[in-house]
Amino acid sequence: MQERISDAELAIMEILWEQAPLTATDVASRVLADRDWSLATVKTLLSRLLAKAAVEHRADGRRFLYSPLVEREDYVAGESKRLVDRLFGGKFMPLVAHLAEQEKLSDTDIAEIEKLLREMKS
Amino acid sequence: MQERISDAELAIMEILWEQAPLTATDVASRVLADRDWSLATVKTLLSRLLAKAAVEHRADGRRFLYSPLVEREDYVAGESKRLVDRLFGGKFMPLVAHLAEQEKLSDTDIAEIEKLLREMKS
DNA sequence: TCGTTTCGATTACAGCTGTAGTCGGAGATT
DNA sequence: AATCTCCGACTACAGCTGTAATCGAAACGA
Repeated sequence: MQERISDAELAIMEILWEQAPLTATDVASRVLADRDWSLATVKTLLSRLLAKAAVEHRADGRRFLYSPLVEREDYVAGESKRLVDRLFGGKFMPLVAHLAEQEKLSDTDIAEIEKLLREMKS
Repeated sequence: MQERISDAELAIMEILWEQAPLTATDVASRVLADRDWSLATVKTLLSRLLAKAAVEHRADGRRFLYSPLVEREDYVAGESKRLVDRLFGGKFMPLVAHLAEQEKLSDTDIAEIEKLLREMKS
């Protein structure tokens, strides 16, 4: 099974999912817009993601171009499943019920979900 | 903000949410039905949960009776929100859409959700 | 070619987590 | 009273995470 991506690493992945390939410096400059990290930190995170085979790099002269190996969709699916398994006995319904209760969904939201469900039925 | 409860600690919490108060030994014997841990491990986890103020204990002779301080509902709400924030930009809809796609919901499931939504609207 | 800059790789280090062993004191047993 | 037992507290230790500094080699500029 795929090793888990930590919170800090996720910030890096989000950059690469948005655009790739990028050099470490490119990634850093984008990340620094949000997070107050040093360049060294970004490089460490990239190395760890490499080690976890969540990204790959290809030499471009003396530097590397990084690209995601794990798809965002797959990651999201994995994490969502993890939550549902851990907290809702793997059942989807209770989660929906729970979330629905928490957020006061607007009528528009509800309508949207209903539409979605209707489409699924066909 | 409440400190996070780790995966292993969650196993302990689930026991206490189901029944409390319990002694450490009681908790251990129940946990050991599922997990192959030593008694020492269970005690460590209980101490950490105490330190995090997720459980409390009350003396009963020379031993302690443990009870949850954090409600399951609150924990679940926090973790769900965390996921939604991290992966879905805080929006509820995309999560539903995503999960709905993953699990092939049966028509009955869909009907149930629709019912739930209808109730919410009123 | 010699210093300077630039990168990736290596090392650092504290806090959290999973997993467990040991110690010291309070009760229980003989 | 001397021992034995049971329990919580403390200690241990490796792996992961957040955050970063430093080192060594390669490339570039003078």
